[in-house]
Amino acid sequence: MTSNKTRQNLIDATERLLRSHGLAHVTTRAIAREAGVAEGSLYHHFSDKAELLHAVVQYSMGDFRHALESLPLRVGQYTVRENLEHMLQAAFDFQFKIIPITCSLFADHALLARVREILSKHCIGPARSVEALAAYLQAEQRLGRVAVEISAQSAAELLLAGSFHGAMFDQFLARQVGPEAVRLRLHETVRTLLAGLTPRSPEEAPIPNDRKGAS
Amino acid sequence: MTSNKTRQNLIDATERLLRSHGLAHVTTRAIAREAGVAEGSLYHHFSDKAELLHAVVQYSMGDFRHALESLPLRVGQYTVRENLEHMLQAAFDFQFKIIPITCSLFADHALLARVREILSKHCIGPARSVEALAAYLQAEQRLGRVAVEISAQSAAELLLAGSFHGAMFDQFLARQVGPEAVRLRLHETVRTLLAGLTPRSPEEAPIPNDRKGAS
Amino acid sequence: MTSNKTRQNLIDATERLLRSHGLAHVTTRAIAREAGVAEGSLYHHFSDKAELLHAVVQYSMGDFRHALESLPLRVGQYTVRENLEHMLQAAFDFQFKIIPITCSLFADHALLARVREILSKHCIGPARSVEALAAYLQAEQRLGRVAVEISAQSAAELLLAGSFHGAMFDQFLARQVGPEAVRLRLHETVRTLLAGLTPRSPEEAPIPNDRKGAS
Amino acid sequence: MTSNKTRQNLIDATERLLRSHGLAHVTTRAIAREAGVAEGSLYHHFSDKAELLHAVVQYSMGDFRHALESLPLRVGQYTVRENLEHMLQAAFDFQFKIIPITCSLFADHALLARVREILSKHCIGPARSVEALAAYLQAEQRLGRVAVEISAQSAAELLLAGSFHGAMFDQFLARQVGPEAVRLRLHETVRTLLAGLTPRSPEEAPIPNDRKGAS
DNA sequence: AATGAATGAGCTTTCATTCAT
DNA sequence: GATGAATGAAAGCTCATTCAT
Repeated sequence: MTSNKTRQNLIDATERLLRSHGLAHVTTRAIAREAGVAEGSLYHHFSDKAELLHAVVQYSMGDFRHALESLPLRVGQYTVRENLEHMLQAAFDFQFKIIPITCSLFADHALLARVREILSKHCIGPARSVEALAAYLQAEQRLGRVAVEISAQSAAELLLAGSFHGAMFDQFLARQVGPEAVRLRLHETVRTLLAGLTPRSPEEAPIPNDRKGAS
Repeated sequence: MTSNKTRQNLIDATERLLRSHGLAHVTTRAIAREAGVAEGSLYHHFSDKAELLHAVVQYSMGDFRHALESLPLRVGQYTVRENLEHMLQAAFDFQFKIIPITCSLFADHALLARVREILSKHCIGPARSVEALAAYLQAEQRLGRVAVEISAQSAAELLLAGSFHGAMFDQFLARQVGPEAVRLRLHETVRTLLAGLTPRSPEEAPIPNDRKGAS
Repeated sequence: MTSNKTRQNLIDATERLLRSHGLAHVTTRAIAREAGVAEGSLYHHFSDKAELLHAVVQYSMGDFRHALESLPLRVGQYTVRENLEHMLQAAFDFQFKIIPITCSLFADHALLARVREILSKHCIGPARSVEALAAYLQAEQRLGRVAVEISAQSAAELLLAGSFHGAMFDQFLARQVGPEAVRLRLHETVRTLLAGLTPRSPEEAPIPNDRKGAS
Repeated sequence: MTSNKTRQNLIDATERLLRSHGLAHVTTRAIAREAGVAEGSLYHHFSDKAELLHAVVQYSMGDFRHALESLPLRVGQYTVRENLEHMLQAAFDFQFKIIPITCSLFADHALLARVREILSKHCIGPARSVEALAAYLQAEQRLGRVAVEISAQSAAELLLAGSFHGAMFDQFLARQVGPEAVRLRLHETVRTLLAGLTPRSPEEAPIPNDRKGAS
């Protein structure tokens, strides 16, 4: 059996370099040195550089899937707010990690096309995440815990867009945002979307806010 | 003064190539051919390739400002929904265009760092857009046309994130989405955020689904 | 003793690849796969790749000897034309087969030099074939069946050159020439050399064009 | 205008290396060093290595074409023997020079296929030479200087095959054959083909031989 | 200012060979 | 004997940059 150790070494090394230097500087030479193997070894485990990069993308997707898969179990459990914040935190962590990688792909449309193919073949990718979250929201709509008149699809998009946008520009602008600040930002995002921008009539029960108690 | 014609030629050619082929294949030779000038000419107008790319990014960033600048004039005018949809459409068009370019920058962190500098020096970039939109929302909050208990900052982020996320994955997945479908998607985004996910109490009038009228 | 089976496997596989793909693409990996053994096994039977190629050439050179060895037995038997056509057909078949292999050797002069050594050590090769055919022609000259004023050496060279040239350019130009067309070509070659280009004096019987009987 | 000096430099250097070391050792690195230019320069004048090799083959063909083109002018002039010897000498010089190059091509079938294409597109190559010589012989047949009963095509093939075979094996066996010995060999080749192997009837005029006076 | 040939470092990939299992 | 992962030198080729014209 071919040892998976060198293979994993290469994937990890590539991910590290991708994050720290960007695709353009992630050469096979650099990867091999970072992984501590010979350059030729790369081609025993991957048919070419694109296949290695694809493996990195696929590998990086692992963490987020668990959060998505646990969503159906939370329907009707905890509060909607808690569930959304929990999911959004997982989304953010994942997005923050893969943004430098997936964005790099725009630099090489041939590579981008290849990754696209793989995503669609494996039925993964951003569209799938939106779908999973929308399904959760619809289930909650049926339970009356989410307003029925909004579009679950739109709401799911907005939520994931919110964390994605934050992750994207933390990376793009090299903003140093600590985990607590991120948590607060996501909390506000969820609170805002739960409340909506339309002013409530006075007699209506205010949105409960365990943080600030806005009456 | 150095002829601005060749200079602009080069910037336009580079932008076109960047959009259609990705940073990795935008070579100085390809740029020169696309611009119809000699390869060496590039170095009469830009000290190196990075400076040219930097000029392209700077140039591409100029477009969105008009829509943002018109926002204060709309405070209290039209409906909030109309204003937000109008702004979001402008945001989307802009984002869709620059995403292939700005994302490419992640391939070269040195270049990315240089662009960051420009952004902060010129006080432009995504943070500025969020700020302008948040200011508008706060003004509307003062007029009672937007709920006071939500965070204008969060709401502004959510809106721009919504259009950005759509633009990003239309590009990433090479989705063919027509302008009408985009308009509909943005309409739904605004409607959802206006309504919020929290169910309204029975006696409250539901959010109407048609375009005008939510008084 | 090392198993001759794997060894022969490797030689056969290499010969097949050499013929179908050319020396440049006959890699040790390709040979091993074609032979159905591990890449490393090659080095249990041959000290290096050159020695394997050398074995292939040596092995491929064995075939033509039988036709040459039967020549002395045909002196004075059948017609000269029949004997020459018979020999030329055998020569062509052999040459057509080994041309892709021996020509490949020009790509590597070091290998070529090694093969030269074998040829001279084993007293085989093209010079030996010419010699054997010339000896046959001299024997026929003594019997009066071949003109005495021509050079047997030159005639032998011309005959073998004729079939070789045909084989070489059928291969070089990838000409699809069926066996019947080859036979006809060789028939014409022999007829032309038998007749000679010099016009015969009028009272002399012209060379008949049919196969048998030129008395 | 692009200077042809570097281009010719590269062609000459490649030809020299091809002859002295064989295709396998003719690397772009070696060519550049031999030509005294940078490796990258090669790609300003040729789209890739194959195109350079093709240029070498084409360039090497130059000398022989003149001999072929002068053939029609010699119809009915000098003696047939003189004309054939003259043409065969030019053929040999040409063949001796290009054999290491063209044979090398068998090592890389992809390259071979490309050269084949070029040859057929430009209507050059070995078939064309045979054709030109056959046309000359037919013209002489009409003048009665060549026997009408032989096939001009076969005779032309035999002549060119004769010089080719000699050149091929001088190269293959690294035989040191001086120019005088080559001339003698070609002289004998022509004499043998002119005479034919069929014994002449006694009363017939002997083949005139200005060299040995064979009665 | 404009040109484009020349440069050479650096890229991805191949491949004969070794060696621990 | 057999295996195949690992090696690293070297292959063909690209490309930002320079410079004589």
